[in-house]
Amino acid sequence: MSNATTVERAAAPAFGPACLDATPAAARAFVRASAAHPAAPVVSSPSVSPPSARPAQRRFLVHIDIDAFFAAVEVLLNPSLKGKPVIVGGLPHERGVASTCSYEARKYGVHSGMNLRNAYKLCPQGIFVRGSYQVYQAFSDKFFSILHEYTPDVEDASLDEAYLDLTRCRHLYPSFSGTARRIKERVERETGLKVSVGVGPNKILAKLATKRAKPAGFFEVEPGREEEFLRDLGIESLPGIGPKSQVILRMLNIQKIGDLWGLPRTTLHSIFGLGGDDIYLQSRGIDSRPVVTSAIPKSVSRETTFLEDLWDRRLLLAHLAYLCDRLTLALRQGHCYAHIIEVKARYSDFKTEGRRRLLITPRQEMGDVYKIAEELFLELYSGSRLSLRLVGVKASDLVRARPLSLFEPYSDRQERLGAAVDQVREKYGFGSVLTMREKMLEAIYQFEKKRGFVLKTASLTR
DNA sequence: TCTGGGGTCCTAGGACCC
DNA sequence: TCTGGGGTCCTAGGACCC
Repeated sequence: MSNATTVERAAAPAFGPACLDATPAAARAFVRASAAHPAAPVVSSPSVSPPSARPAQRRFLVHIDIDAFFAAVEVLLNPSLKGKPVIVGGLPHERGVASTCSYEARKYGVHSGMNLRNAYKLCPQGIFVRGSYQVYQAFSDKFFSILHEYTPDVEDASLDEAYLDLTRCRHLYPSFSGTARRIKERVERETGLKVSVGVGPNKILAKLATKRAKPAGFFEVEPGREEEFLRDLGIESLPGIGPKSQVILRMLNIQKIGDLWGLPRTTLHSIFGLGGDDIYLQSRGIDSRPVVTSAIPKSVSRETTFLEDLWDRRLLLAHLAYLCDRLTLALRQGHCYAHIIEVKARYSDFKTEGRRRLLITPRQEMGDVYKIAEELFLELYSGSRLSLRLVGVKASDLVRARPLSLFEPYSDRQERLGAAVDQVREKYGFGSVLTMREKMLEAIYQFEKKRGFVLKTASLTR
């Protein structure tokens, strides 16, 4: 299936047979030592000639992805679900979509992103689970801690997906594909979850290799066979080509990646802008993006779609307060301050609007953020006849340290209060401390519940 | 396919400045 | 003040990914 020999020859063993099966004390030492020195970004080759174009120094990238992650965790925690169609995302009557489903559920046509009612119609015997983010996060942490033992150059693409660049560590690993296989075995053994692994000279090829490998497989795009590998893949397999772009390309009679090779770069650029340049290069297997390690997040957001559309301003503001509370908790946990606060509203007709504010002094505390969010929300939702199906709040342009302001006397009162609240919540749960608005929200929910009317999906005790 | 939640990146258009 | 051109910042919104 793979020609590991080519790779093995390319990477002459730097030390003796003892390291062949290393998990490697040596690797761990190297990883620790080099973690402080990120790899230099790879300089992009301007070459745009046909598919065989490759960078001067071949890189060794591994893409690894946990199969049906949330569903697999649910099965692991409850073995009686094994072999059954498991659908994670919510209960069948709820407003929501499947975020993951087991391969057994996929046989019925259920897929992630499908709305729960339709999933239920296709698969009434399915086992519907709401899921628990904290549990998935814990599995994800374990997954990444294993990966970090092999190289410092690990990029977390999502909770269940990572890129590893082994190029800098090549002296530790006599065989790249052999190492990638061992990583796969180890993750599976230690987490109990099945993963798919792709190996290639850059991110796009490694990722497409993983797609080929699914489920639970391994695939390497061997040197010199990139063109053959790419030619017959459907355009939809290229990241960045979503439903809208597919429609446009199919009108041009472009169905496969190989068909894209006939389009000039200028044409793709004129249709898709910068995204068109990416399509041009990636369809040829050219990708110089480096593996990016542990950057500060660009944004953090929290939002809720209500079980029933709401128009009552008290309820909406109370819910906004709850979202700000969760948002600022995440900011404090990430040691981030936000320069931009944004509020989002989605009306019953699905039209979505947002309002944002740029802050001179970045913020992190509940009181500050809620005040801004409330103003933005009232600006947005004043006098509308439509009810809302969603509200959300987002913080972006994040920085680590709060710069001092010349014009505001610095007081850490808010920060100390926030830290104290966080501590109590860590010990006794989120619901152990609530703002006035949240208490009101909780009271209204309880009241409505007694009348048999359930208002929302999220729970304040989260 | 009546469409979640949490992200990333890109673009168009207006304001403002020189 | 019937008015050019370019640069930059900001806001709003959309496509896309998992």
